[in-house]
Amino acid sequence: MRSRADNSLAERKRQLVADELRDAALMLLATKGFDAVTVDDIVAAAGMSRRTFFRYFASKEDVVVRFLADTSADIITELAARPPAEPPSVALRHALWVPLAACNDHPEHSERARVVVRLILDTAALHARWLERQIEWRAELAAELANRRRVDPHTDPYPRMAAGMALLALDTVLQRWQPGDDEQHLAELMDQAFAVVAPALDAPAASQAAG
Amino acid sequence: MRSRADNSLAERKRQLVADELRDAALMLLATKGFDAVTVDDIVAAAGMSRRTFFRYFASKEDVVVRFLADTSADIITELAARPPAEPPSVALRHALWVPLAACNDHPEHSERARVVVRLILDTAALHARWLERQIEWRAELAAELANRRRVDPHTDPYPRMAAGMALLALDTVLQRWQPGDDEQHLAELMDQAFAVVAPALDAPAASQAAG
DNA sequence: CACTGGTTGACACTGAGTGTCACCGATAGC
DNA sequence: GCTATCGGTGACACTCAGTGTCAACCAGTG
Repeated sequence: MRSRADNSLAERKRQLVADELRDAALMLLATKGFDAVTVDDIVAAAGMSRRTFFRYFASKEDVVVRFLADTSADIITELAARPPAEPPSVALRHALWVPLAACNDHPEHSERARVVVRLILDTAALHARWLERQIEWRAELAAELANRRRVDPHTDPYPRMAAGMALLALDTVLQRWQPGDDEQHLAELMDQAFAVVAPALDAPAASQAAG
Repeated sequence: MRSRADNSLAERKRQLVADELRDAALMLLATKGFDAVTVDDIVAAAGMSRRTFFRYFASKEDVVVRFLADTSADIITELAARPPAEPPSVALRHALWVPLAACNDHPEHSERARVVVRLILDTAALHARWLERQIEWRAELAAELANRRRVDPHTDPYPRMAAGMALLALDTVLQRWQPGDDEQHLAELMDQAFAVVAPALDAPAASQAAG
Protein backbone atom coordinates (compact mmCIF):
# COMPACT_ATOMS: atom_id res chain seq x y z
CA MET A 1 0.00 0.00 0.00
CA ARG A 2 2.30 2.75 -1.18
CA SER A 3 0.61 6.10 -0.94
CA ARG A 4 1.79 7.96 -4.02
CA ALA A 5 5.06 9.72 -4.66
CA ASP A 6 7.48 6.98 -3.65
CA ASN A 7 8.85 4.79 -6.44
CA SER A 8 10.23 6.64 -9.40
CA LEU A 9 9.43 3.98 -11.97
CA ALA A 10 5.76 4.68 -12.45
CA GLU A 11 5.46 7.80 -10.36
CA ARG A 12 7.81 9.73 -12.59
CA LYS A 13 5.58 8.93 -15.51
CA ARG A 14 2.55 10.11 -13.62
CA GLN A 15 4.23 13.38 -12.77
CA LEU A 16 5.28 13.78 -16.37
CA VAL A 17 1.75 13.38 -17.63
CA ALA A 18 0.40 15.75 -14.99
CA ASP A 19 2.98 18.37 -15.88
CA GLU A 20 2.25 18.02 -19.57
CA LEU A 21 -1.45 18.47 -18.97
CA ARG A 22 -0.89 21.40 -16.62
CA ASP A 23 1.49 23.16 -19.00
CA ALA A 24 -0.82 22.77 -21.96
CA ALA A 25 -3.78 23.95 -19.89
CA LEU A 26 -2.07 27.00 -18.44
CA MET A 27 -0.73 28.09 -21.80
CA LEU A 28 -4.11 27.89 -23.48
CA LEU A 29 -6.05 29.37 -20.58
CA ALA A 30 -3.69 32.27 -20.08
CA THR A 31 -3.74 33.24 -23.73
CA LYS A 32 -7.36 32.55 -24.69
CA GLY A 33 -9.17 33.08 -21.40
CA PHE A 34 -10.84 30.55 -19.18
CA ASP A 35 -14.21 30.18 -20.84
CA ALA A 36 -12.86 30.15 -24.38
CA VAL A 37 -10.89 26.95 -23.76
CA THR A 38 -12.56 23.54 -23.48
CA VAL A 39 -11.09 20.46 -21.93
CA ASP A 40 -11.02 19.01 -25.43
CA ASP A 41 -8.71 21.82 -26.48
CA ILE A 42 -6.41 21.10 -23.57
CA VAL A 43 -6.15 17.36 -24.11
CA ALA A 44 -5.71 17.89 -27.85
CA ALA A 45 -2.78 20.19 -27.13
CA ALA A 46 -1.33 17.71 -24.66
CA GLY A 47 -1.99 14.74 -26.96
CA MET A 48 -4.07 12.78 -24.49
CA SER A 49 -7.66 11.73 -23.99
CA ARG A 50 -10.36 13.66 -22.20
CA ARG A 51 -10.76 10.93 -19.64
CA THR A 52 -7.12 11.10 -18.69
CA PHE A 53 -7.39 14.79 -17.93
CA PHE A 54 -10.00 14.11 -15.28
CA ARG A 55 -7.88 11.38 -13.76
CA TYR A 56 -5.30 14.00 -12.86
CA PHE A 57 -7.43 17.05 -12.20
CA ALA A 58 -10.82 17.17 -10.55
CA SER A 59 -12.02 19.96 -12.81
CA LYS A 60 -10.89 22.55 -15.28
CA GLU A 61 -10.63 25.00 -12.40
CA ASP A 62 -8.51 22.56 -10.49
CA VAL A 63 -5.57 22.79 -12.88
CA VAL A 64 -5.22 26.48 -12.25
CA VAL A 65 -5.98 26.64 -8.56
CA ARG A 66 -3.78 23.68 -7.64
CA PHE A 67 -0.88 25.49 -9.20
CA LEU A 68 -1.09 28.06 -6.42
CA ALA A 69 -2.79 26.20 -3.62
CA ASP A 70 -0.86 23.02 -3.03
CA THR A 71 1.15 24.48 -0.20
CA SER A 72 -1.45 24.47 2.56
CA ALA A 73 0.42 21.98 4.73
CA ASP A 74 3.63 23.99 4.50
CA ILE A 75 1.86 27.08 5.77
CA ILE A 76 0.50 25.35 8.83
CA THR A 77 3.83 23.71 9.52
CA GLU A 78 5.55 27.06 9.35
CA LEU A 79 3.03 28.67 11.67
CA ALA A 80 3.37 25.86 14.18
CA ALA A 81 7.14 26.24 14.04
CA ARG A 82 7.14 29.95 14.89
CA PRO A 83 8.12 30.76 18.50
CA PRO A 84 5.05 30.90 20.75
CA ALA A 85 5.94 34.32 22.09
CA GLU A 86 6.02 35.86 18.63
CA PRO A 87 3.16 38.28 17.93
CA PRO A 88 0.46 36.72 15.73
CA SER A 89 1.00 39.28 12.99
CA VAL A 90 4.65 38.30 12.65
CA ALA A 91 4.04 34.57 12.88
CA LEU A 92 1.26 34.74 10.28
CA ARG A 93 3.32 36.90 7.99
CA HIS A 94 6.07 34.31 8.04
CA ALA A 95 3.64 31.44 7.52
CA LEU A 96 1.97 33.01 4.50
CA TRP A 97 5.32 33.96 3.08
CA VAL A 98 6.06 30.28 2.45
CA PRO A 99 4.07 29.95 -0.81
CA LEU A 100 5.38 33.31 -1.97
CA ALA A 101 9.00 32.50 -1.24
CA ALA A 102 9.21 30.16 -4.21
CA CYS A 103 8.14 32.94 -6.53
CA ASN A 104 10.49 35.34 -4.90
CA ASP A 105 13.47 33.03 -5.17
CA HIS A 106 12.91 31.76 -8.67
CA PRO A 107 12.03 34.54 -11.08
CA GLU A 108 11.38 32.02 -13.84
CA HIS A 109 8.55 30.54 -11.76
CA SER A 110 7.45 33.99 -10.76
CA GLU A 111 6.46 35.01 -14.25
CA ARG A 112 4.21 32.04 -14.70
CA ALA A 113 2.74 32.46 -11.23
CA ARG A 114 1.86 36.02 -12.02
CA VAL A 115 0.01 34.96 -15.14
CA VAL A 116 -1.93 32.43 -13.11
CA VAL A 117 -2.78 35.01 -10.47
CA ARG A 118 -4.05 37.33 -13.14
CA LEU A 119 -6.11 34.53 -14.64
CA ILE A 120 -7.65 33.66 -11.28
CA LEU A 121 -8.49 37.22 -10.36
CA ASP A 122 -10.02 37.88 -13.77
CA THR A 123 -12.17 34.73 -13.93
CA ALA A 124 -15.16 34.56 -11.64
CA ALA A 125 -15.27 30.77 -11.54
CA LEU A 126 -11.58 30.54 -10.73
CA HIS A 127 -11.74 33.28 -8.17
CA ALA A 128 -14.56 31.43 -6.44
CA ARG A 129 -12.58 28.20 -6.44
CA TRP A 130 -9.57 30.02 -5.08
CA LEU A 131 -11.61 31.45 -2.25
CA GLU A 132 -12.97 27.99 -1.57
CA ARG A 133 -9.42 26.82 -1.12
CA GLN A 134 -8.72 29.76 1.12
CA ILE A 135 -11.59 28.72 3.38
CA GLU A 136 -9.76 25.47 4.07
CA TRP A 137 -6.60 27.38 4.82
CA ARG A 138 -8.50 29.67 7.14
CA ALA A 139 -9.92 26.77 9.11
CA GLU A 140 -6.49 25.20 9.49
CA LEU A 141 -4.83 28.46 10.41
CA ALA A 142 -7.61 29.19 12.89
CA ALA A 143 -7.13 25.83 14.57
CA GLU A 144 -3.42 26.46 14.91
CA LEU A 145 -3.98 29.99 16.22
CA ALA A 146 -6.49 28.77 18.78
CA ASN A 147 -3.87 26.31 19.85
CA ARG A 148 -1.30 29.06 20.22
CA ARG A 149 -3.51 31.35 22.24
CA ARG A 150 -5.04 28.50 24.19
CA VAL A 151 -8.55 29.69 23.50
CA ASP A 152 -11.64 27.78 22.46
CA PRO A 153 -12.27 28.35 18.73
CA HIS A 154 -15.99 27.71 19.26
CA THR A 155 -16.57 30.57 21.66
CA ASP A 156 -13.81 32.99 20.70
CA PRO A 157 -14.09 34.60 17.26
CA TYR A 158 -10.44 35.69 17.35
CA PRO A 159 -8.72 32.66 15.76
CA ARG A 160 -11.02 32.48 12.79
CA MET A 161 -10.91 36.20 12.22
CA ALA A 162 -7.18 36.45 12.66
CA ALA A 163 -6.72 33.74 10.06
CA GLY A 164 -9.17 35.56 7.82
CA MET A 165 -7.28 38.82 8.21
CA ALA A 166 -4.00 37.16 7.32
CA LEU A 167 -5.52 35.65 4.18
CA LEU A 168 -7.06 39.00 3.35
CA ALA A 169 -3.58 40.44 3.50
CA LEU A 170 -2.33 37.71 1.18
CA ASP A 171 -5.19 38.35 -1.21
CA THR A 172 -4.43 42.04 -1.24
CA VAL A 173 -0.79 41.35 -1.95
CA LEU A 174 -1.64 39.11 -4.88
CA GLN A 175 -4.09 41.61 -6.25
CA ARG A 176 -1.51 44.40 -6.10
CA TRP A 177 1.30 42.20 -7.30
CA GLN A 178 0.00 40.87 -10.58
CA PRO A 179 0.05 44.07 -12.60
CA GLY A 180 3.43 44.86 -11.04
CA ASP A 181 6.94 44.98 -12.36
CA ASP A 182 9.50 43.76 -9.85
CA GLU A 183 9.39 40.61 -7.73
CA GLN A 184 11.37 42.10 -4.90
CA HIS A 185 8.31 44.18 -4.09
CA LEU A 186 6.54 41.06 -2.85
CA ALA A 187 8.09 41.32 0.60
CA GLU A 188 7.33 45.00 0.74
CA LEU A 189 3.72 44.48 -0.27
CA MET A 190 3.35 41.85 2.43
CA ASP A 191 4.75 44.25 5.00
CA GLN A 192 2.33 46.95 3.97
CA ALA A 193 -0.67 44.63 4.02
CA PHE A 194 0.18 43.14 7.37
CA ALA A 195 0.79 46.58 8.81
CA VAL A 196 -2.89 47.30 8.24
CA VAL A 197 -4.19 44.24 10.06
CA ALA A 198 -1.48 44.05 12.72
CA PRO A 199 -3.28 46.29 15.25
CA ALA A 200 -6.16 43.82 15.30
CA LEU A 201 -3.99 40.69 15.13
CA ASP A 202 -1.82 41.76 18.03
CA ALA A 203 -4.50 43.37 20.20
CA PRO A 204 -4.48 42.04 23.76
CA ALA A 205 -6.71 39.00 24.11
CA ALA A 206 -9.24 40.45 26.49
CA SER A 207 -12.94 41.01 26.87
CA GLN A 208 -13.74 40.05 23.30
CA ALA A 209 -14.43 36.44 24.17
CA ALA A 210 -16.79 36.40 27.12
CA GLY A 211 -20.22 35.94 25.48
CA MET B 1 -37.80 51.30 -21.67
CA ARG B 2 -38.99 50.56 -18.15
CA SER B 3 -36.25 48.94 -16.18
CA ARG B 4 -38.02 46.21 -14.23
CA ALA B 5 -40.05 46.46 -11.05
CA ASP B 6 -42.39 49.27 -11.98
CA ASN B 7 -45.85 48.30 -13.26
CA SER B 8 -47.66 45.77 -11.16
CA LEU B 9 -49.60 44.19 -13.99
CA ALA B 10 -46.93 41.94 -15.41
CA GLU B 11 -44.29 42.51 -12.80
CA ARG B 12 -46.41 40.96 -10.06
CA LYS B 13 -46.66 37.82 -12.11
CA ARG B 14 -42.92 37.74 -12.61
CA GLN B 15 -42.34 38.07 -8.90
CA LEU B 16 -44.86 35.34 -8.23
CA VAL B 17 -43.10 32.92 -10.54
CA ALA B 18 -39.71 33.80 -9.10
CA ASP B 19 -40.98 33.28 -5.55
CA GLU B 20 -42.54 29.95 -6.47
CA LEU B 21 -39.31 28.76 -8.02
CA ARG B 22 -37.25 30.03 -5.11
CA ASP B 23 -39.49 28.43 -2.49
CA ALA B 24 -39.49 25.08 -4.23
CA ALA B 25 -35.73 25.23 -4.68
CA LEU B 26 -34.94 26.20 -1.11
CA MET B 27 -37.20 23.56 0.32
CA LEU B 28 -35.67 20.78 -1.74
CA LEU B 29 -32.09 21.97 -1.35
CA ALA B 30 -32.35 22.45 2.39
CA THR B 31 -33.77 18.99 2.97
CA LYS B 32 -31.88 16.91 0.41
CA GLY B 33 -28.61 18.80 0.09
CA PHE B 34 -27.30 20.82 -2.81
CA ASP B 35 -25.80 18.13 -5.00
CA ALA B 36 -28.65 15.68 -4.54
CA VAL B 37 -31.16 18.03 -6.16
CA THR B 38 -31.24 18.65 -9.92
CA VAL B 39 -32.85 21.58 -11.65
CA ASP B 40 -35.36 19.10 -13.03
CA ASP B 41 -36.41 18.25 -9.49
CA ILE B 42 -36.90 21.91 -8.70
CA VAL B 43 -38.99 22.77 -11.74
CA ALA B 44 -41.04 19.61 -11.28
CA ALA B 45 -41.85 20.68 -7.74
CA ALA B 46 -42.67 24.20 -8.93
CA GLY B 47 -44.65 22.93 -11.92
CA MET B 48 -42.69 24.82 -14.54
CA SER B 49 -40.25 24.10 -17.31
CA ARG B 50 -36.51 23.83 -17.00
CA ARG B 51 -36.01 26.74 -19.34
CA THR B 52 -38.11 29.03 -17.19
CA PHE B 53 -35.92 28.37 -14.19
CA PHE B 54 -32.90 29.73 -15.99
CA ARG B 55 -34.82 32.80 -17.08
CA TYR B 56 -35.13 33.79 -13.44
CA PHE B 57 -31.92 32.46 -11.98
CA ALA B 58 -28.51 32.42 -13.58
CA SER B 59 -27.61 29.10 -12.00
CA LYS B 60 -28.63 26.62 -9.37
CA GLU B 61 -26.30 28.40 -6.98
CA ASP B 62 -27.91 31.71 -7.82
CA VAL B 63 -31.23 30.81 -6.22
CA VAL B 64 -29.62 30.35 -2.87
CA VAL B 65 -27.07 33.14 -2.93
CA ARG B 66 -29.47 35.77 -4.22
CA PHE B 67 -31.69 35.08 -1.25
CA LEU B 68 -29.03 36.61 0.98
CA ALA B 69 -27.10 38.84 -1.35
CA ASP B 70 -29.54 41.18 -3.01
CA THR B 71 -28.94 44.01 -0.59
CA SER B 72 -25.63 45.30 -1.83
CA ALA B 73 -26.93 48.73 -2.78
CA ASP B 74 -28.54 49.25 0.61
CA ILE B 75 -25.27 48.59 2.36
CA ILE B 76 -23.38 51.17 0.35
CA THR B 77 -26.15 53.70 0.77
CA GLU B 78 -26.07 53.22 4.51
CA LEU B 79 -22.30 53.57 4.65
CA ALA B 80 -22.41 56.75 2.61
CA ALA B 81 -25.08 58.11 4.95
CA ARG B 82 -23.04 57.62 8.10
CA PRO B 83 -21.48 60.81 9.52
CA PRO B 84 -17.97 61.38 8.14
CA ALA B 85 -16.45 61.79 11.57
CA GLU B 86 -17.66 58.38 12.71
CA PRO B 87 -14.92 55.79 13.19
CA PRO B 88 -14.78 53.29 10.30
CA SER B 89 -15.55 50.38 12.60
CA VAL B 90 -18.82 51.97 13.70
CA ALA B 91 -19.85 53.11 10.24
CA LEU B 92 -19.13 49.69 8.75
CA ARG B 93 -20.94 47.93 11.55
CA HIS B 94 -24.03 49.97 10.83
CA ALA B 95 -23.75 49.44 7.09
CA LEU B 96 -23.47 45.67 7.36
CA TRP B 97 -26.29 45.58 9.86
CA VAL B 98 -28.72 46.53 7.11
CA PRO B 99 -29.15 43.05 5.60
CA LEU B 100 -29.30 41.52 9.08
CA ALA B 101 -31.92 43.96 10.35
CA ALA B 102 -34.65 42.26 8.33
CA CYS B 103 -33.89 38.95 10.00
CA ASN B 104 -33.76 40.56 13.38
CA ASP B 105 -37.09 42.32 12.94
CA HIS B 106 -39.03 39.48 11.38
CA PRO B 107 -38.45 36.17 13.16
CA GLU B 108 -40.47 34.34 10.53
CA HIS B 109 -37.95 35.37 7.89
CA SER B 110 -35.14 34.67 10.28
CA GLU B 111 -35.79 30.96 10.47
CA ARG B 112 -35.62 30.54 6.73
CA ALA B 113 -32.55 32.75 6.49
CA ARG B 114 -30.81 30.59 9.02
CA VAL B 115 -31.52 27.47 6.97
CA VAL B 116 -30.09 29.18 3.90
CA VAL B 117 -27.00 30.28 5.79
CA ARG B 118 -26.45 26.75 6.96
CA LEU B 119 -26.85 25.47 3.41
CA ILE B 120 -24.35 27.97 2.07
CA LEU B 121 -21.76 27.30 4.74
CA ASP B 122 -22.11 23.55 4.30
CA THR B 123 -21.86 23.50 0.51
CA ALA B 124 -18.49 24.28 -0.99
CA ALA B 125 -19.90 25.50 -4.30
CA LEU B 126 -22.38 27.77 -2.58
CA HIS B 127 -19.85 29.12 -0.14
CA ALA B 128 -17.56 29.99 -3.00
CA ARG B 129 -20.39 31.72 -4.84
CA TRP B 130 -21.27 33.60 -1.69
CA LEU B 131 -17.72 34.81 -1.32
CA GLU B 132 -17.73 35.80 -4.96
CA ARG B 133 -20.67 38.03 -4.21
CA GLN B 134 -18.82 39.39 -1.22
CA ILE B 135 -15.97 40.39 -3.49
CA GLU B 136 -18.33 42.76 -5.27
CA TRP B 137 -19.46 44.16 -1.95
CA ARG B 138 -15.86 44.57 -0.91
CA ALA B 139 -15.01 46.55 -4.01
CA GLU B 140 -17.98 48.84 -3.49
CA LEU B 141 -17.31 49.26 0.20
CA ALA B 142 -13.65 49.94 -0.52
CA ALA B 143 -14.53 52.66 -2.99
CA GLU B 144 -16.77 54.32 -0.46
CA LEU B 145 -14.16 54.03 2.28
CA ALA B 146 -11.49 55.52 0.07
CA ASN B 147 -13.87 58.36 -0.56
CA ARG B 148 -14.38 58.85 3.17
CA ARG B 149 -10.70 58.84 4.05
CA ARG B 150 -9.75 60.78 0.95
CA VAL B 151 -7.06 58.28 0.00
CA ASP B 152 -6.17 56.75 -3.33
CA PRO B 153 -7.46 53.16 -3.41
CA HIS B 154 -4.76 52.23 -5.92
CA THR B 155 -1.83 53.05 -3.68
CA ASP B 156 -3.32 52.61 -0.21
CA PRO B 157 -4.29 49.06 0.78
CA TYR B 158 -6.41 50.33 3.67
CA PRO B 159 -9.81 50.74 1.97
CA ARG B 160 -9.82 47.31 0.39
CA MET B 161 -8.61 45.64 3.54
CA ALA B 162 -10.95 47.53 5.81
CA ALA B 163 -13.86 46.44 3.63
CA GLY B 164 -12.51 42.90 3.71
CA MET B 165 -12.26 42.94 7.48
CA ALA B 166 -15.83 44.16 7.84
CA LEU B 167 -17.07 41.37 5.57
CA LEU B 168 -14.95 38.89 7.49
CA ALA B 169 -16.77 40.04 10.61
CA LEU B 170 -20.09 39.49 8.86
CA ASP B 171 -19.01 36.06 7.75
CA THR B 172 -17.99 35.15 11.26
CA VAL B 173 -21.31 36.36 12.62
CA LEU B 174 -23.22 34.22 10.13
CA GLN B 175 -21.08 31.23 10.90
CA ARG B 176 -21.70 31.55 14.63
CA TRP B 177 -25.35 32.46 14.21
CA GLN B 178 -26.68 29.53 12.24
CA PRO B 179 -26.46 26.83 14.88
CA GLY B 180 -27.71 29.36 17.43
CA ASP B 181 -30.91 29.71 19.29
CA ASP B 182 -32.01 33.33 19.69
CA GLU B 183 -32.15 36.06 17.06
CA GLN B 184 -31.46 38.82 19.53
CA HIS B 185 -27.93 37.52 19.72
CA LEU B 186 -27.29 38.80 16.21
CA ALA B 187 -26.48 42.30 17.43
CA GLU B 188 -24.28 40.91 20.14
CA LEU B 189 -22.39 38.68 17.72
CA MET B 190 -21.81 41.65 15.45
CA ASP B 191 -20.42 43.64 18.34
CA GLN B 192 -18.05 40.84 19.28
CA ALA B 193 -16.83 40.34 15.73
CA PHE B 194 -16.30 44.02 15.09
CA ALA B 195 -14.48 44.36 18.39
CA VAL B 196 -11.82 42.07 16.98
CA VAL B 197 -11.19 44.05 13.81
CA ALA B 198 -11.82 47.51 15.26
CA PRO B 199 -8.21 48.12 16.31
CA ALA B 200 -7.16 47.76 12.68
CA LEU B 201 -10.16 49.56 11.21
CA ASP B 202 -9.72 52.59 13.45
CA ALA B 203 -5.93 52.71 13.49
CA PRO B 204 -4.58 56.16 12.61
CA ALA B 205 -4.07 56.48 8.87
CA ALA B 206 -0.32 56.88 8.91
CA SER B 207 2.83 55.44 7.42
CA GLN B 208 1.05 52.44 5.90
CA ALA B 209 0.48 54.14 2.59
CA ALA B 210 3.85 55.54 1.55
CA GLY B 211 5.18 52.82 -0.80
C1' DC C 1 -60.34 41.32 -35.55
C1' DA C 2 -55.41 42.00 -36.25
C1' DC C 3 -51.21 43.62 -34.01
C1' DT C 4 -47.65 43.87 -30.57
C1' DG C 5 -44.71 42.91 -26.46
C1' DG C 6 -43.66 39.90 -23.09
C1' DT C 7 -43.67 35.26 -21.19
C1' DT C 8 -43.56 30.36 -21.65
C1' DG C 9 -42.55 25.34 -23.02
C1' DA C 10 -40.35 22.22 -26.18
C1' DC C 11 -36.39 20.96 -28.45
C1' DA C 12 -31.68 20.74 -29.68
C1' DC C 13 -27.15 21.71 -28.61
C1' DT C 14 -22.45 22.45 -26.09
C1' DG C 15 -19.57 21.33 -22.48
C1' DA C 16 -18.26 19.55 -17.73
C1' DG C 17 -17.75 15.59 -15.22
C1' DT C 18 -18.46 10.30 -14.16
C1' DG C 19 -18.79 5.20 -14.75
C1' DT C 20 -17.57 1.31 -17.32
C1' DC C 21 -14.95 -1.68 -20.01
C1' DA C 22 -11.60 -3.42 -23.06
C1' DC C 23 -6.74 -2.82 -24.05
C1' DC C 24 -1.74 -2.28 -23.31
C1' DG C 25 2.74 -2.63 -21.04
C1' DA C 26 5.42 -3.98 -17.24
C1' DT C 27 6.25 -6.94 -13.51
C1' DA C 28 5.96 -11.45 -10.86
C1' DG C 29 5.45 -16.41 -10.58
C1' DC C 30 5.49 -20.91 -12.88
C1' DG D 1 9.04 -18.37 -22.42
C1' DC D 2 4.18 -18.31 -20.94
C1' DT D 3 0.74 -16.48 -18.22
C1' DA D 4 -1.68 -13.95 -14.31
C1' DT D 5 -1.91 -9.56 -12.49
C1' DC D 6 -1.92 -4.66 -11.79
C1' DG D 7 -1.74 0.35 -12.88
C1' DG D 8 -2.66 3.39 -16.41
C1' DT D 9 -5.08 4.56 -20.72
C1' DG D 10 -8.58 5.48 -24.46
C1' DA D 11 -13.22 4.90 -26.20
C1' DC D 12 -17.86 5.17 -25.31
C1' DA D 13 -22.12 6.22 -23.10
C1' DC D 14 -24.31 8.70 -19.74
C1' DT D 15 -26.10 12.66 -16.45
C1' DC D 16 -26.66 17.24 -15.68
C1' DA D 17 -25.85 22.43 -16.04
C1' DG D 18 -26.62 26.02 -18.98
C1' DT D 19 -27.80 28.41 -23.69
C1' DG D 20 -30.08 29.47 -28.17
C1' DT D 21 -34.05 29.13 -30.89
C1' DC D 22 -38.72 28.98 -32.13
C1' DA D 23 -43.56 28.33 -32.02
C1' DA D 24 -47.41 29.14 -29.00
C1' DC D 25 -49.86 31.86 -25.73
C1' DC D 26 -51.89 35.78 -23.27
C1' DA D 27 -52.51 40.32 -22.14
C1' DG D 28 -53.65 45.17 -23.81
C1' DT D 29 -54.46 48.30 -27.94
C1' DG D 30 -55.73 50.05 -32.60
